[in-house]
Amino acid sequence: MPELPEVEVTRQSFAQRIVGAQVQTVWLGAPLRWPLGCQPGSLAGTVVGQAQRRGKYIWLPLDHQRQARAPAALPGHVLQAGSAGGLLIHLGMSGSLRFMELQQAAQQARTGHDHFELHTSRGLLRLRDPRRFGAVIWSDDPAQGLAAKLLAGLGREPFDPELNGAYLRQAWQGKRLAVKQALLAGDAVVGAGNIYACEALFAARIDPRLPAGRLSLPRAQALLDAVQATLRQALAAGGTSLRDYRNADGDPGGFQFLAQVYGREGQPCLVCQSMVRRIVQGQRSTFYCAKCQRR
DNA sequence: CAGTGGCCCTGAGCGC
DNA sequence: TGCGCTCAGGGCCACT
Repeated sequence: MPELPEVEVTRQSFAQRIVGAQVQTVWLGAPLRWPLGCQPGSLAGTVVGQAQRRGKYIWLPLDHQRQARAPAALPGHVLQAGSAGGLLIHLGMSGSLRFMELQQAAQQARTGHDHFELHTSRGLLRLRDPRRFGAVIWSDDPAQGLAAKLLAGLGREPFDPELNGAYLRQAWQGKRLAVKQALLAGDAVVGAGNIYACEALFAARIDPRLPAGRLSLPRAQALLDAVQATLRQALAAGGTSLRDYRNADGDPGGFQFLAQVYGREGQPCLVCQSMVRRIVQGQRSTFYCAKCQRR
C-alpha cells in the first residue's frame, strides 16, 4: 500500500489542521503490529506538534509542555533527531489516516476496520487498516527503543540532496541481490515500494533482475533520477489508490492511471509495444518490459 | 553475513 | 451461491 508518496500526501493533508490541537482521548480497537506502548490516558492533555515523515513512517510529536512546538524548519518536514515524545505511525499494506474536524467527526461513525483514534480539540485523527499490518507506537524519544530500532535500518531519503548515483553504487557494492529487491529493501534509499520500484526501473530502462552490485555508475545515477521523478509524479497525482488508500480527507490518488508497467501484465509496453511481463522476486510481483529494460 | 521464506491479517477475485 | 485457493501497496524476524 502506502509507499512514500501516499504517506507524504497523507501527512500534508492533515498536518496543518491538527498542529496545536490538544489531545482529549485516545481510543484503541483491535491490536496492530505492536502495542501502543503507553497508557492511552497518559496522552490526554498533550499538544500535537508538526507531523513529520521518515521513509514510510509518520512522526506525530505530542508535547507534554502544553504548548505547540514551533513548526520544524526541516526540509520536507523530514524527521530528524532531537524531537521529544510522539507517535510513530506506519500504514502497513492497507492503512489510511483520516482527519475530521469536530462536526464532521460526529457524523462519520467508526467501522470495524478502524483501530486507532486520536480525539483532539481540533478534530479526530483515525487510522483505518483492514489488514492491520500498520502500527501506532508511542515513543518518549524516537532516538531510543522500538521507534529507534525501526528507524535505524532506513536508508537515505530519496530527495536527500547528498544522495547521488555514487552513493547508491557504493551502498550496493558487491551485492548479488536483484536491483528491484535492493530498492524494496530500502537500506540504501527509502520510499519506493513495489509499484514505484517497478515504475522507476522501467523509466531507467534497467532489468529488475540485474544484481544490484553490477549497476554501473551512470545507470545508478539514472535509477536514482528515475526514482525521484517517479515519486515526484506520484506525489503530484496524490499517490496510488489500488484499493484502500485515501488521503486524510478521504480522497483517492490518481497515479494508478499513470503507471507504465505496474499491473499491466500481458498488455503492450507503452514505449515499444512488446508485452509487459510479470515475474516474482522475493514473493513480490515485478512488472517489466524485457525489450526496454536491459541488464 | 547475505539472502530466503514465513508470517502478521483481512478481503477480493476466480475457478470449480 | 458457496468453498477453497491465490494474491495484494510492507517489513520484521528466524533460519540457512
